[in-house]
Amino acid sequence: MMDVAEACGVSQASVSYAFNKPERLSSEQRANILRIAKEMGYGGPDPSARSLRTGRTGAWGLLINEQLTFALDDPTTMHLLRGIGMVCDATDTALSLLPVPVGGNIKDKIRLVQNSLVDGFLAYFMPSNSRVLDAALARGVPVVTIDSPRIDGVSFIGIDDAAGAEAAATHILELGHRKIAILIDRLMPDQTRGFASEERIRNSVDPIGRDRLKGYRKAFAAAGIDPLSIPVFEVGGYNSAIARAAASDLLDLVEATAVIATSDTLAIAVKLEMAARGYLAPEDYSVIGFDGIQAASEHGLTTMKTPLVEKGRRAAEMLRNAIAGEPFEHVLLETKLKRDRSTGPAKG
Amino acid sequence: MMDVAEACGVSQASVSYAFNKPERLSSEQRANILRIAKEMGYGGPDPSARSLRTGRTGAWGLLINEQLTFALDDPTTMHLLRGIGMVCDATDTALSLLPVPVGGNIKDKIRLVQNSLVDGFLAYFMPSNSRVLDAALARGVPVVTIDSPRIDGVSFIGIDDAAGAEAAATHILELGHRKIAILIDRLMPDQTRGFASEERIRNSVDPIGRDRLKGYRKAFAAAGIDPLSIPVFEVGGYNSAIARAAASDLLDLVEATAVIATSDTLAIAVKLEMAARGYLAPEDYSVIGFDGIQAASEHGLTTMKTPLVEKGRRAAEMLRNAIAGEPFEHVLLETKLKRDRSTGPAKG
DNA sequence: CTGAAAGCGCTTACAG
DNA sequence: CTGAAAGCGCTTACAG
Repeated sequence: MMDVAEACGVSQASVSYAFNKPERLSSEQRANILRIAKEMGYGGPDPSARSLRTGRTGAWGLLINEQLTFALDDPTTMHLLRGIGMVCDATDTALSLLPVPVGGNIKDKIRLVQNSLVDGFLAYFMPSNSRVLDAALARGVPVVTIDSPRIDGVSFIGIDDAAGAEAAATHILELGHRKIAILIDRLMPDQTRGFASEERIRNSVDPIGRDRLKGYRKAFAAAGIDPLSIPVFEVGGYNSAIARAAASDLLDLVEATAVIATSDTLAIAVKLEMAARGYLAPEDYSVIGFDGIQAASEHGLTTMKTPLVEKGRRAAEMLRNAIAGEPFEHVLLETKLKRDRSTGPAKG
Repeated sequence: MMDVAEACGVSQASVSYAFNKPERLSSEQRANILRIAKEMGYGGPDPSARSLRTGRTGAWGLLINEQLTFALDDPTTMHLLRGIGMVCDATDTALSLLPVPVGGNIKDKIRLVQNSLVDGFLAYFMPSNSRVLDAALARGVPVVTIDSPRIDGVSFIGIDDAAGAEAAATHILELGHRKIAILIDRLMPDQTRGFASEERIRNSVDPIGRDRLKGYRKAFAAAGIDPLSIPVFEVGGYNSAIARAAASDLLDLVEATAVIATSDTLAIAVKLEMAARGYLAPEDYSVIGFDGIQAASEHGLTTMKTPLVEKGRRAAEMLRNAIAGEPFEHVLLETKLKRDRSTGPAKG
């Protein structure tokens, strides 16, 4: 910028004005500066210097607790991203994807967060004890956590999971089912598959799964059923391949007329595995999911529908507001039972 | 940082070393500095200042010629993103999504590009005369264009569209079809739907569509058919809703035994529209797509498969190499005919 | 092992 | 309408 100023015979401030404050320069002066700048191959003010000076980057960071490759394959994440994208589109904000999977080298992930040039963070579904999230909070910029964790003084948006889960289980119970199994995605990041002990459930770092389980159990208790008598089977992951394998194991081990799954992906895996064994819902068994992804309706799945896109949109708006100086807020969105062809009355 | 240094009674440089060059400080000194910094609520070096100093941001920018909301709904874009994501995962790089749709306020989009804090750009499917892309090139950082445009001295990766299209049309011709229609997504950004004039085709700003059309026509000519006798119907957009409407119009206006589509999304729309009218492929008609998205195989669609994920991965690697100082390169990936249940011999 | 100092490239009150 | 100057918060050769 200094060089351009010299070549034009003006002050460096004038060059800055030419690019940023057109109205502060005579139009000939401005045109002249821009022309010479172009000739010299000067591409405009350096963004790093500008953001150092102004304290603004014009970008938001999205912390994702997964490898990007997997996250972009996950339907719920994609719905969320679309909601966030709406606000980015409308405000000309860049969205910086920051993959910070638990499995990776934590030092590198923390550094990624510390060095990322953003005005604030959206933290999607981070574990409650995340050092990466701590690093983001330490940055002193606004943070909005999505789904988890809930932190005092930090904006949060999530789903009323317990209420939704209770309604889901109640639906199954009202259909007369008593031989029920619960399929849950992941209690801890160690990829364990199998029946979950009470200790493991208690120590889970996934508040969503915990809340949903709590909701199911509340419904069981209300129906006079000992919650501990209903088996809880942990999948150990989120994607459909793992889900399918877990569904297979579960069906080998448990005889149930209904499966309650903590996500649509798991429920669809159960449907596919059942179909492979020659059983059809709702005649032979029932299965209910959670989330309301697009694939759910394609599979005719009964599910607790959550406002996924809306959640992303509101989260981005909350971040924008927080950056503008508004106080933090906690928002809980409602779920809605969507009955379809995968649940029906228990036989007998 | 200065404040922390004072509180510790050390130089500001030492604070910097404590965070960045652990080996340059005695471990007690370092621990002490980090402890006091934490107490003071200092979250580590400011990223803007650091990037101004080092000239590095640790992020790549992805220019997308669409609203984010739509782009994240487009299968080919998602495949590409997954490929790029692989490299980001492996290198702990942030990926900054920069939506720069043609429809928006161009000044704001240019500003978004000028201000984005990235070490280089991936430019996905930008029109040949894009001022937004010019702004990215003017930044003086490495740029890799994907699919279009091809610019001398700028890294480029794309598909051999003409060859792929020629093979696609040849497949249809070899099956004996002569009453053929071509369905093409968008020649110009004005969302026009209808038969495309030769003038419109010549002036198209979409080099991909042009190349594919050229390939089809080469195959026609080789078979002794006047290319201009084959109608070209323009959809005016990319998503499945618009595609479906266009397919309906086309089928109202043209009698054809085969439809050649420039994308799988369009081909699937034709299949659905045909099914709604009671016609089934390959018995009643044939349709061939292009790209090889996941939905294509789910619909049993014959298509020219392109390495979508691979393209993203290589593009990101090329950008990384360019940032590391390696010279630019032009890469053309091959396509492969994937025969499925949507094409068969012409009747009669 | 630690410090003093230069300089990265801007923006913006302030003065004229 | 234009300029001189401060300062945003760092990193890194250089010196000791």
